[in-house]
Amino acid sequence: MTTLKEREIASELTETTTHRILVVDDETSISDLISTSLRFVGFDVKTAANGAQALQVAESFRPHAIVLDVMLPDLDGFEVCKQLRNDGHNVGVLFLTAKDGMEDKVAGLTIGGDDYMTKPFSLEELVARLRALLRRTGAIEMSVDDEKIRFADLELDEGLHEVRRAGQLIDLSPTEFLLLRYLLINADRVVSKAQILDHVWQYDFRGDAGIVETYVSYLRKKIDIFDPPLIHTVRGVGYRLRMPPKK
Amino acid sequence: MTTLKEREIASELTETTTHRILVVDDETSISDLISTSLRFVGFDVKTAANGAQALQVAESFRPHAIVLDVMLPDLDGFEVCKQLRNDGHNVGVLFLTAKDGMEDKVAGLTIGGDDYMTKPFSLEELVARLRALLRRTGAIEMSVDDEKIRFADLELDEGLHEVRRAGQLIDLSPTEFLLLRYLLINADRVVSKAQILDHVWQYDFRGDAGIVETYVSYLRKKIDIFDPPLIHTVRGVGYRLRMPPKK
DNA sequence: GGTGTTTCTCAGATAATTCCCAGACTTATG
DNA sequence: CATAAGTCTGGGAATTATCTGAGAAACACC
Repeated sequence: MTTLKEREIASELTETTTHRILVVDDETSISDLISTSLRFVGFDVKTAANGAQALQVAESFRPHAIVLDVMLPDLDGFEVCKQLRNDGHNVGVLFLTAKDGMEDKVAGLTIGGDDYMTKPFSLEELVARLRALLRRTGAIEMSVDDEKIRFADLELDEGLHEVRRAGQLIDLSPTEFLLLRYLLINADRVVSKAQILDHVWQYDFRGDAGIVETYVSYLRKKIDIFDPPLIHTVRGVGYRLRMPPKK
Repeated sequence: MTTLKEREIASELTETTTHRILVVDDETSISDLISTSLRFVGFDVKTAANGAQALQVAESFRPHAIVLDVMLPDLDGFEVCKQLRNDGHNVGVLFLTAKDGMEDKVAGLTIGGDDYMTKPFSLEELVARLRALLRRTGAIEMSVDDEKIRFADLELDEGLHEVRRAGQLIDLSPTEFLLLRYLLINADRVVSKAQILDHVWQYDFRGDAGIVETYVSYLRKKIDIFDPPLIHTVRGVGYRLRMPPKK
C-alpha cells in the first residue's frame, strides 16, 4: 500500500509511469475540460475532434486508454473502436454518451474492460473510472491494497466501492462517495467549496455552492458521528480532512 | 528550509528564479495596482489591456502564470485561457471576477490547478494565491517545509493554513491570518498602519485605519500572550515583529 | 407505475467575524 | 506636571458564513 503522501504525489503530479490518453470529442469545450483535468493529474494527453483524426493520432501516439465520445461527426465511436482493435491497438476505451436513449446500446457494446459514462459527468469520477480502466487493461499494476485510500480509521475502497470508519461499513450515496474521495485525496489540505464543486459535481452544474455545505453535513452525519471528527471547517476558506490537531 | 533572511530576500527582492507574470485587465487602475505589488515582491511583470493583446504578449513573454480578468472588452477570459492552452502555453491562471452576476460562469475555474478571486481582493492574498498557483503548476518547486514562514517560535503554514506559537495551534480569523502573514513577511521591519491597510484589506476599503489597531489587538491576544511578546508598537510609525532586544 | 432513494433548493437558527466607537491608558513634550 | 497626540481594548451592532431540517423534484429500481 502506498502511503497517502505518495499517492497524492502520484495522483496529483505525475503518474509513476506516465500514461498516454487520447481524448476524442468534437465539442472543443468538453475536450478542453477533460484534457486539462487529465493533464493536471499527470497523464500525457492528446486530443482528436473526429473519428478519422482519432485513428490517425492513435497510430503514432499509441495511447494506453481512450476517452471516446460515441457521437462523432464522421464515424461513430464504436466504429472507431472497432478499427482501432483491428489495427492491433490493445487499448481500453471509456465511452462518453449523451443522456438520451443510447445508454442501453452503449452498455451492450461495452465489452471487455471498457466502460462508459453519460454526459455531463463529474471530473472526479472521470479520473477514477479512467484509472480503474487502466488497471483492468493491465496498463497499471496495482495490488488490491492500492485501491484503498486510508486516513486515520477511515477507509475508502475504490474497487469495492466501500467505505468504512473504524472497520464499520458505511452506506454512502454516489455524491457522498465522490465528495469523501475528493476530501481523502486532498487529506490535510484545505479545499474550497469552489474546488469541490468543480471536481465532484457534474461540469454543467449551475447551482449554488451551498449544495456543498449540505453534502458535507450529510457526510458528517454518516462518518463523523465517530470520535474523533475528521471533517473540519476552515471558516472563510473551505473544508479539510484532518486528525484533530494536537494542541 | 530557507532561513527567514533568505526567504525575505528571495520573496521581497528577487525570486530565486524570477517568475514572469502576465497581468490582464482593462481597468488601468487595477492592473497598475497589481503589477506594482507583484514587481515589488520580485516578479517580472508585463500587462495587457485586452484579450488579443494578452495572447500576443504571452507569445514572446512566455509567462509562468497569468492574472486574468474574466471580463475583457474583446474576448472573455475563458477564451483567452483556452487559446493560450491551445498554443501550448502551460500556464496557471488566476482569474479575477466581479462579485456580481458572474457566479454561474465561475464554475470550472479551478480545474487545471487554476484559481480565482473575486474583486475587490486584498493584495496580500493575491500574492499568496499566486505563489500557491506557481507551486501547484510546478513553476516553483518547494518542499513542504518551504510553505512555512517562521519567526522565533512562531510558525505560519500556508498550505495547511495554520499558525502555531511554541508548537501550540492557534485559531485565527481570515483577516487575522492575513495580517500576521504580512507582519511575518516583513519581520524585523516597521510597517505603517497605512501599509498594512493597503496590503491586508481589500483595495476598496474606505474605513478608518483604526481597524488595524483593533486587529493588532486581536492578534496580540491570540499569539502574544506567550513570552516574549513579538508584536511591537513603534509609536508614530507603525508596528514591527521582532525579538525583544537583549538589554 | 409505484416506491424508495437521491439530489437540490430554501430558509431559519446559530455562530463567527468585521467594523466602529468611546473611554482608558501611554508617551512625548513643553 | 499638564496637555495633547497616539494607542489600546472592551462593548456591541451589523454583516456574513455556516449548519441543518424540511420539502419538492428528479431519478433508479423493481
